[in-house]
Amino acid sequence: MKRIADSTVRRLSVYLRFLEGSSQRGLPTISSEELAAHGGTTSAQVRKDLSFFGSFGKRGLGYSVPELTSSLRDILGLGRAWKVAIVGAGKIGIALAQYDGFRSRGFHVVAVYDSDERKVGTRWDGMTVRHLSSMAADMAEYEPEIAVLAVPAEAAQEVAMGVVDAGFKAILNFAPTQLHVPPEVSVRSVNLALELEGLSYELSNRSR
Amino acid sequence: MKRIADSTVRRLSVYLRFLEGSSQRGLPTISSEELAAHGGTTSAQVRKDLSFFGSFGKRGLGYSVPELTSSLRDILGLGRAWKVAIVGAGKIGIALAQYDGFRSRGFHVVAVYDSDERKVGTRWDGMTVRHLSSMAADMAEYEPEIAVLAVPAEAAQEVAMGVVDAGFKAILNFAPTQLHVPPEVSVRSVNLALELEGLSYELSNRSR
DNA sequence: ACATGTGAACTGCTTCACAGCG
DNA sequence: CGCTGTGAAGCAGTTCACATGT
Repeated sequence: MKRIADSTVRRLSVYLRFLEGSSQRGLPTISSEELAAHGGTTSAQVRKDLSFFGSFGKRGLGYSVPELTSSLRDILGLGRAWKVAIVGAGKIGIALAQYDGFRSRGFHVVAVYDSDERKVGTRWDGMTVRHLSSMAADMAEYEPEIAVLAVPAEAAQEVAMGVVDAGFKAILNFAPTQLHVPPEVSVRSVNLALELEGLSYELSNRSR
Repeated sequence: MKRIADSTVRRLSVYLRFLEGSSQRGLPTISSEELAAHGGTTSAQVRKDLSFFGSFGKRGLGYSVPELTSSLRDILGLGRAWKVAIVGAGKIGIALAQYDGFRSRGFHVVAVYDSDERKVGTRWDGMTVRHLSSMAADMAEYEPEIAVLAVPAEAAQEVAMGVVDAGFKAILNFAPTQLHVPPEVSVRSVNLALELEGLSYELSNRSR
């Protein structure tokens, strides 16, 4: 299969989210134009994005909402639930462990880890924080696939290597560091300070 | 000034973060090659990124760490502190309000808002949650510049409009929705579910 | 008549490669 | 001689425009 641009995959997620909302409103079909208006893009872009994966629409009509919803879920690999382990039981880690937006979209938090003995054993949302050293042994039991890293920047690279060694093939990194991992491991980073700095740049250069 | 690509601004943030770390290790200069290795890019990219803003290096030598650090801070508008208001005192909002990574990089949380009366008045980290309706009146007192939206998806667009009306010119949006705001308002979005779906897509298509 | 699907044109970011300067 | 700074080339993602199917 041809390599799909990151930007395309992101937009597919946006389309899907909107479709899941509009199907509740009972509309039978939707045009690329409508999808574009809500996703902040153009109709040509919508059609091109979808065309990488097949022909989902009917000419003159648009796309069947239930069919396209289902196709997008398939494309994005959301036809199944994914098991997530949170690594780092600090403020951000705990907030993520309790965040409903994960579970409701099929991402189930199955374990929370920390290396701080004082945090190990504390309970959050029915889950007990476990020590990082038990992660490798836990893999067989929980079979998590995605590791969410919410650890300090200084520890992030080392923790990432441990997570890769344990067998995770995907990492969502919240530490403000560039992670270096083997190519077979997928990484997405959410860097809050970096986003704020982007806004700072734009505010400072409003004049253009 | 010429329009600078988003990707360039992001990389500048990454370079800056690394420089702030390496200056503590006392290295006097750094080459584009070293900067690239840590930032996950190429030396040509580093030089091109910097060239949009001037000539900061010395041929044959590299870049002076303190000088480049200072220049990058200037470019990104970090020569001053920014005042941030958190809107939404749910789990994510509270975690963000307490997050040290903001303050330590010059982003000061000066107020937390919510529309839920039960949350109004509660205290976190020395700050009292205020009712959303008092935001416009508070602007004169606090003069916040950046609004961080941590509200449910259904409320996000409406809250965003209120924030724009109050006079904010920059929004960091954590709600999983595409916000529609006037062009003079800068928006960055952090969509956690979308990032996880990106990983889901990659895990499902590892074969390529 | 209408909206999709798609090759072709275009735009803009990235990479190359080398002249220029310390 | 080494490393920057930068036009030029290359490439990837977006937009255009129209043939095609309903």
